[in-house]
Amino acid sequence: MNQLENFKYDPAKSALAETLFQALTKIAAGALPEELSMLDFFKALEQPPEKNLGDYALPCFRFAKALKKNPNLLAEELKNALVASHNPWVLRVDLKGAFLNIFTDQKQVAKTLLPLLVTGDGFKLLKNNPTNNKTKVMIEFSQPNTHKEFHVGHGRNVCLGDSLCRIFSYNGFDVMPVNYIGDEGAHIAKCLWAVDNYKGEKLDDKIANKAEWLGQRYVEANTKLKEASDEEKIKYNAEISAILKSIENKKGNYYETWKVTRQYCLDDFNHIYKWLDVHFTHFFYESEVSEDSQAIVNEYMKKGLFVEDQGAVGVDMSDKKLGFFMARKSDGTTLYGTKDLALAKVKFDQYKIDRSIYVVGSEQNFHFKQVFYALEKMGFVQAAKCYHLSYGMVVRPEGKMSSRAGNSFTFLQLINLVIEEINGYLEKYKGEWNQARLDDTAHKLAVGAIKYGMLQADPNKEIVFDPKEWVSFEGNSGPYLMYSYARTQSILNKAQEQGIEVSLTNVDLLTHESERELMRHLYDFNQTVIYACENYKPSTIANQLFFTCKAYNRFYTEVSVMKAESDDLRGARLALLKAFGDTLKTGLYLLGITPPEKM
RNA sequence: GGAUUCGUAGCUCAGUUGGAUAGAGCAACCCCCUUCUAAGGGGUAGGUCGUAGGUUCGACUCCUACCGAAUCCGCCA
Repeated sequence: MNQLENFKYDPAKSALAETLFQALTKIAAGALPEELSMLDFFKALEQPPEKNLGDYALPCFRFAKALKKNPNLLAEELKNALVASHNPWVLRVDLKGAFLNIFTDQKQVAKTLLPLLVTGDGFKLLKNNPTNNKTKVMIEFSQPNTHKEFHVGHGRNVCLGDSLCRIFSYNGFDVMPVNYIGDEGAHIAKCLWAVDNYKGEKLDDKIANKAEWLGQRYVEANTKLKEASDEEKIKYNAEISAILKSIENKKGNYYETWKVTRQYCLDDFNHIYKWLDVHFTHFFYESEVSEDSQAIVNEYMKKGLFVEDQGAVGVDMSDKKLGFFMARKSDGTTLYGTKDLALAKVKFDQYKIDRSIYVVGSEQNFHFKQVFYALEKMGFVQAAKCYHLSYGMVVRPEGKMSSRAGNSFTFLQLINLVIEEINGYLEKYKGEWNQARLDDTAHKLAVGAIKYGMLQADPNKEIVFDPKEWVSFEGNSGPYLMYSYARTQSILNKAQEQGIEVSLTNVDLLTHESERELMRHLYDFNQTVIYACENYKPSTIANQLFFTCKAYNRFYTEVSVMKAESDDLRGARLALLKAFGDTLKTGLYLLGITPPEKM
């Protein structure tokens, strides 16, 4: 989305920008540099560091420079012009050096903003963006490997990808959330190899969690390989290679075992997705694209792009300092990267997508540079529209998480831990609520706690995973936001019981400091979602919601809604309350969170 | 050797694309439930934004170098 389109979603800022631009045009008296436009003012208008300084601030330095004027003098001239303009948004303008501090008219803000939020129309503005409507965005995320444990790091990916889909959709994009299951490859061969060599229990119905059991076999295989002698290693690798070929060629005993064990893992994944309320419009499987990937290697070998090197086949990318991108191993099997090429071709040719987003961990930054460059060399213009949303790993306080170090944490373990903690809090509703409601509330709270924890951090930063902090629900946490929401519903319900209605007729009575503060946060909501979309950062929404909730909870303690000084004010406060509640609910939805009505 | 990311309060992190006196949450200390849910609110204390240069009217933000942490780099995914 370009800046010009954002313009219309911020009426106060664009009105100020327009007036200021006209004023500058007048002051310049024909000597206005061509590159200056209204948009520059729109971009330059910022929020002052302290709220008592004003609602918007304009540093005049760059405009002064463009006009070769003294910044302080220009600021004064702009101030006078703004005051004289009768712009309905302007209440007062202060001058501090070259800074123009603008106080907006609270009545104008309330009258513009609250009807949009209370009716819900404000949440549909971006959805109708005509440019974005025509853009087909495929977001690939989760990509779990079967036959491996699904740990908390995989959970972060799902939360991020799902939130991104919701954010893009809110911004009007035509979104396709897709998954790409790693159901083929060396790790599975290793797992099945370990199953065969496993001396303990057999894989049968007695095992409660088969996916987890398989994950453990995979870990065993790695240990056994690591500890093997050089001679054994050659033997083992040959066995594993044979298993991999059987799976890739889709015949033989291992292929049959693969089919069964694969399904156990898929069932496990779907269970998690369902719990998280995450949905995909399509599932791709590595096993589907292995044939295509072989064909691609053949095709581009003929074309001379892929070359043979030490028995393997790949692309030399030393011109971009990307080394050698291997597409086929010397044993004739393909690799992860090869399949990414084949899958990208399917996405471009069959799904006709305009943008392709890959949500994948930062350890694959190099890999995706290679893949995108390979696609470019293969002649796909869409390569320029591919984006790797890289995110940091989830690590333990003592360092990297690994099964071997005994500090790994599966996603299901985290879920159980959080649920247990929440059940403690919900004790107070035992007897009052039936079990179904208790479970439903616990579920919503647990999803919110986990997703918020995963999303409030900037994607490309590591998350230090400390279980203790994940069950602490005070301060900046998912439950804090959901609690804020429950507080709005409690009051709105009370109002409804008493037959008191939300009223938009007297919103200009909302002049209390805490009301003003809250409204300002609500006003910025859509801009934050635009920013989050443009920068692939759900974390900015999480942060914005947290600060909005802080403003709300302050409002909650400082003024009374139901016992407002007058009926008119009560109706207006109910409107603000509803506007906040709906904004929060919408924001939480964008993070993939559904808050309970009561908690 | 090459690629990428991170370094902000004791701990975990924000910082709206370069603006004014750097903000939260934990933890510590002190207040506030006869008042719409205390999973809440208010306050105190806590900082040379890794270091050193550079660009700029202005740098936590951009550039360079260095220090420290992490991840990846032809037969893993």
